[in-house]
Amino acid sequence: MNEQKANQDTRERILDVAERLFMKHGYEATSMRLITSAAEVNLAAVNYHFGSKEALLCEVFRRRLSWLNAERLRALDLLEAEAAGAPLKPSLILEAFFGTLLRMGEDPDLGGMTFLRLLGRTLTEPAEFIRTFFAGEYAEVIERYKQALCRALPDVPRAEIVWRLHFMLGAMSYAIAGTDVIQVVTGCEVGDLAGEGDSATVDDRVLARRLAERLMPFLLGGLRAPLPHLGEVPRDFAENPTTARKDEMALAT
Amino acid sequence: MNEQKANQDTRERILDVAERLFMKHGYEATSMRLITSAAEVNLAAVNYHFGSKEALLCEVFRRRLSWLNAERLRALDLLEAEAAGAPLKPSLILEAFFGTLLRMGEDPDLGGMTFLRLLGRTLTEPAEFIRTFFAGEYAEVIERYKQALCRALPDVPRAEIVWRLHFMLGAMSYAIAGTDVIQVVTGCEVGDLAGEGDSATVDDRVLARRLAERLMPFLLGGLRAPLPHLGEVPRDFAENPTTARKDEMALAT
DNA sequence: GTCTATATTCAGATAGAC
DNA sequence: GTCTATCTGAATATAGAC
Repeated sequence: MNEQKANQDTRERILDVAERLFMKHGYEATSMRLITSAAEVNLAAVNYHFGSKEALLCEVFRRRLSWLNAERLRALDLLEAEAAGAPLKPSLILEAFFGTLLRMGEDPDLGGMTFLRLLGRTLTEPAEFIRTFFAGEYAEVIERYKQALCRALPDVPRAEIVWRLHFMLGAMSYAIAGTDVIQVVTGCEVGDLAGEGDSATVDDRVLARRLAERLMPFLLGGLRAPLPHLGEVPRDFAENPTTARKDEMALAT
Repeated sequence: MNEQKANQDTRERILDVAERLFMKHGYEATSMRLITSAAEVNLAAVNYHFGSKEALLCEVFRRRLSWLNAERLRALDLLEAEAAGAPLKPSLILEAFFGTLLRMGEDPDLGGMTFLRLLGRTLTEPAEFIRTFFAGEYAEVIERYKQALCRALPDVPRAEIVWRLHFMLGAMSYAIAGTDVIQVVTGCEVGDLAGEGDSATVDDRVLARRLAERLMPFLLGGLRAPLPHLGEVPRDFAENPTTARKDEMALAT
């Protein structure tokens, strides 16, 4: 093992360990000492290789997201080439965007469910540097997919597309983020959700596939739901906030 | 102002400030010093009134969630009484569960959007004490609503109901959590999303209503989407792990 | 109940030997 | 590149005066 190789090993080992610990404890609650001791490297190694804790987190994501978003663009390019100018089916767009992500969960070399859970949890972190970082990483791919969805659903206003893309990202992120522990809200373990008898035996790859099977129809159903009826905000709203308007919730059943 | 009153003021002021700062920076990144100085109380006041930082966070939530979940149970009781034994329409169940929450966003006395954003962000926090706390606070209401949804959708397996409830919670949490800053992923401000010309003028109450109008149709569309076709996990998927059970989801729409 | 002062621990980062 | 030792600051929590 030459020095170059040992260096690479150290860097990668830090990234792997940081990915897992940031997922498990969250960014703020994960100390450099915890990371370096778990990775069996010196405390100073993180600052040497990455410069700071913030930069380490960004590198953990960059390693995975550059692949993911390139793959998403490639998938969309392929669909559009096949369609030869026609609008794409929404289901194919969602498959390209969300399916590509969910398949990462099946491949440990791409981070597996550990990375997916980390991503789901970190997307809602309030820290400025994290939001800035994600904005840059996602800008191109989101813009391309928004355009594709607008073309696929010409009767749906662009603002509505953006809202629904947002809802879909949330459904996915939250579902992924909660797949490693007993669910705080639903009170079910993932083993129960996956229909397996023994939750301890649920493999991440099986889980990723089950999640994808369940999630994709849900997202498509939400994306294609009837448009909301948007009421004006009542003029007397401020004086009487609880007044319900008759059109407020005209939901199709 | 007697001592009792001043005491109450201090307690409430700490809770209000903590709610806002936990929302803005996250639990770990919000120090006691930041809270106490913003609330203009002494550093020791939090420990005197609440015992610890963890207990403070729990109290911030208990104050709101006890009202919310009682109201959710009341709304469901009312619907079931009106239905006189018949299954409820899914749209009414969602309105009772999510609508009740979203109306909190319109009422500053109930925490307004600040509390909703805090809730959305905190639901994905990995800290053990937070998950344990939420599990206790939500257990009863979730169980009741799961039962109501199972009765309302008798052809949908219970496991599928649980997954979809989970997806709906995620869509809502994530959408709410992201309503105060430029969206990292969609690249849109809430002003754009709300359809207002000037994002600075978007009032929280208007935003809460807009969000509800957009979210409810999406959730209902997802909930009522065709059931997924669940493939067997290929036999050679791994050596062995967890073979799919054929009775798990044998269901047509 | 409130305040000052402090105990105790731990954080991220770095200097400099090897 | 790696390691030891340490700097500097900040965190939660508490003791004890008032």
